[in-house]
Amino acid sequence: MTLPAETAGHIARLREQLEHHNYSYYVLDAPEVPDAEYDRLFRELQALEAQFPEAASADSPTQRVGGAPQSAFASVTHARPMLSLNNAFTEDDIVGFDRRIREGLKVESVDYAVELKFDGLAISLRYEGGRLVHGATRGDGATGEDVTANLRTIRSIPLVLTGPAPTILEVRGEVLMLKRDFERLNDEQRARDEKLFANPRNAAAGALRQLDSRITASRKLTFFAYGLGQIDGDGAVGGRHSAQMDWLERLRFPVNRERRVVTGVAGLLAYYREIGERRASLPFQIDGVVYKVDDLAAQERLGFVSRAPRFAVAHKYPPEEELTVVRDIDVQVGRTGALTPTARLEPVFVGGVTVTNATLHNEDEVQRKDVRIGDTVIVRRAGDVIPEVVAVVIDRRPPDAIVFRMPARCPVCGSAVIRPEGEAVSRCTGGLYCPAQRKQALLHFASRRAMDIEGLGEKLVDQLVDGNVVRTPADLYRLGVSALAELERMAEKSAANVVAGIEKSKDTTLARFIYALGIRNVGEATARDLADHFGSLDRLIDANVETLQQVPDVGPVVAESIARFFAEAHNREVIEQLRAAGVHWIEHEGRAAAAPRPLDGRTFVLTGTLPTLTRDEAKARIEALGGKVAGSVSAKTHYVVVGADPGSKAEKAAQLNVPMLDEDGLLELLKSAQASPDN
DNA sequence: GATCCTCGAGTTCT
DNA sequence: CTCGAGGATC
Repeated sequence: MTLPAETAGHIARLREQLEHHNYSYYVLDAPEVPDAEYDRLFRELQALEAQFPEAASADSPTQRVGGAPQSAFASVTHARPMLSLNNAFTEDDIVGFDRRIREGLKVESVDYAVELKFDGLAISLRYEGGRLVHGATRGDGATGEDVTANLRTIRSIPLVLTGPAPTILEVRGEVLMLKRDFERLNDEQRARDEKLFANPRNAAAGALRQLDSRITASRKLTFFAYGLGQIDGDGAVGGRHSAQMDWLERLRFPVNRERRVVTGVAGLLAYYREIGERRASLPFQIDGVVYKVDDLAAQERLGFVSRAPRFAVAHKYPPEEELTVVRDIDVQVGRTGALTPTARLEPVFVGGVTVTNATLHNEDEVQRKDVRIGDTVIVRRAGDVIPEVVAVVIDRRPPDAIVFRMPARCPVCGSAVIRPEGEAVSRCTGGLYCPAQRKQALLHFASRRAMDIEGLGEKLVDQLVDGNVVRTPADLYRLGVSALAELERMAEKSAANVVAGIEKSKDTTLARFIYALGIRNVGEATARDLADHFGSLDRLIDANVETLQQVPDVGPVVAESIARFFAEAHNREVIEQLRAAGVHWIEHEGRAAAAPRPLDGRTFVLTGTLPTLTRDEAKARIEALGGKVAGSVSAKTHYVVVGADPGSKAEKAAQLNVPMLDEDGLLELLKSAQASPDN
């Protein structure tokens, strides 16, 4: 069947519409039509192209789903070499960079185009007559691999340029995978029991190097343009790098919006700091920022040193991920006897600190990640603070790498280790006989949210327990200045401070005291519920499993833990000794019909750092009015209080449409709640 | 019985 | 912060 002119026009319109929607969705991030409408247009075009094969075109949006596999990548010589940038790590490096530029140009002050340095793969796109003819990886800078088929699957890359365009145009930029797409990919890989990717960069590299472009199409990649290669013909904007980027944006290339023009060293460093603070919350990984002299004529005058331009530099952030070697896997014993395998690492600088330890959580986790002693591993300290072993670099595994086994006996006290059916944690059965558990129990008792004993830290507890000076919390209240002063690194003065701290802790609350006891499954929140419900310690001690379950959030398991704790004669004895030593609190009649408070039933979640209130202060103020402060955002959360550097909770809140407050908003809410108690 | 939500517990470094 | 598991809810 021949192609009627009318149908040809229809096909062209469909292609235009689909590319327009791709642009709105993938470049502007502002979809104009529902996905279903896009799908409908797409299928209509597909059907027409199938019916009229002569209308097929490599530029058609239908080709973005990938095609038949290739057997190898051809190599491509870049019309202009793809350069690398010099790296800078310190402010001094940047001061020196700016000084050399000013001296080279003989000017007082320089305007710089500043932008993000994406952690992805550099590529070059070549357009001839406004059509994408090929795209290649950077390779060695002179020659790269032709990955055109794969690049076509990236929706934000224009296949055809609209409007006037130069006859030859090379666009340089970065292909990367968004963090959320990376996570989804790994979830899928996990579900299919396939190998996980270590990070978005590896995943993007893997996707781009697929010989089967249909696989590339199924992994979502993103592209940002940041420079130009060869340009012949009209249309290009000269003068300034920033103007070129604006021009690329008008040509409908995705250009990252965090770019800016700043003046002088102060501008560069301010940008570095600003982006550094927002780095974790960006939707993609970056490993630094890039500074380029904005004036193109000035760039030309500065020229190149060996393979890198003199007019630009990459200012790097401390790496979020690094490679290091597992020296050993130790087992730590926690307060509840939980045995936690910990990787002892070759010290490595990640995320601004030197990391030497990383938890491996439990036996299953070690197995899942297959971490062995001697392995080279990827360590991350992203978003949050706590180092994490992301994955093992299998290629670097020495033949004598040692597989980790959970010990059968506690490494501290030698008691048997058990791992109950269906549970992830192995535990030492030594109980308080185990010095490690005793130490942790004492530290918990003294901790800020429990009895809040100032001056009683880990070092001191170690000495007290190892020297057999203290066995139970009650022993703490028998300590004198002289006994403490005999210990190492403990002079009269600090000994007196510790005794004062212990003395001060005697005045406490029932909830704190219950929490301090360290009953299994009873944390801060449950301790408070128990204190509210029973009102006195004796009523709690006398409660049986049925009575206990009347308390909110106490079910059979928690009730059993509590009952078992108080059934132990030893525990009751320590409690008596503590009371005899003068530990006291105010008791009440229990279940006191508390007056309704303005924030009853309202749930808050805090994230980030507030300007003036500490987390605890904010929490206390909310709770004072009857509100609850939860740890994670859900549909039942009423308000999320957002400070500086918020975590993932702010994103979640936006997703779930939970109202967000800043500190001022919170204070205002508290104030008006106080004023009108019935809301 | 499944699913959602919350709580508990463990964790690093300065 | 994250995971695992207990409790509540449908």
